[in-house]
Amino acid sequence: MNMRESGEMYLETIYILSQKSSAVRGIDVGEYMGYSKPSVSRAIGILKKDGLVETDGQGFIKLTDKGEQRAKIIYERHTVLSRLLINLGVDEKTAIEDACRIEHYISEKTFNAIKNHIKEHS
Amino acid sequence: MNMRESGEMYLETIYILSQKSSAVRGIDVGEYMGYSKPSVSRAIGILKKDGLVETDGQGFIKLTDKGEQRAKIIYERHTVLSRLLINLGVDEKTAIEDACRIEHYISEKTFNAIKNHIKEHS
DNA sequence: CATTATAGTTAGTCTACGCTAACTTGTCAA
DNA sequence: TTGACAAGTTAGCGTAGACTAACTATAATG
Repeated sequence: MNMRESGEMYLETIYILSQKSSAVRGIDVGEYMGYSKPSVSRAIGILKKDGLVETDGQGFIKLTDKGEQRAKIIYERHTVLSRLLINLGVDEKTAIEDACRIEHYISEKTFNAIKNHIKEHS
Repeated sequence: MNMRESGEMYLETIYILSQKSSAVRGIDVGEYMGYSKPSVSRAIGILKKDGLVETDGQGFIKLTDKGEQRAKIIYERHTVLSRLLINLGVDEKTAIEDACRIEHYISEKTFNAIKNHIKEHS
């Protein structure tokens, strides 16, 4: 997939919304992210092309296995990073915001190091 | 300034090269960053317009006070983040690479929390 | 002195990713 | 059954930031 943070954010959002409501529509994604319908439409199209999501005829969006795998990885990064920052004394709101931006840019190695650190320190 | 990571990376590069050689040219910046001459030319133009760098008639690039201030902040983020990651057990090469990407996305609060952590743990 | 190499700039292209305006389509209520 | 709203799509725009090709200007060398 050639979309970077953008595509990952859409994927993560779909994953989060799927946890709550099983029937996720484009409009829900757009509302959650604060983006317009056409932006969502285009992004979903790309995710589809990349085999990360599927839509049934009724417009409901589902992650494929591949997409869910990807989304889980991103989401785990998000939670682990947030926890790291909170451990370091950052307030929760800021920690989550920063984690949201950083999560797309850390390597596997760094992620694992952080995960180990969290395990030892909480 | 409306350039984001991009502009910050150029600024940081100019700062780093200025430490070593006092006479920094566009071509040096391009080589260091792996970018083409026109990309550098354009970026320097924007930094100039924003009052962050100046060029003497001979094409040498100097940071203005404002630019140096900005560059120092970014560079400090870079070093502090690298050290954090190294403290967490990440190898140096990876730590530096990741720091380079993350440095543009952390908030003041997170940065300070990390700085405190470093102080206590090294 | 003419040639070549080096550095910078200009013009124009491409991709990612937002946006609005306007069209389509399906459902639901008067 | 028609009219309106809700959701999705299409067309087209704007900005950021990379690129190549080609020009200019200056310095170095045969």
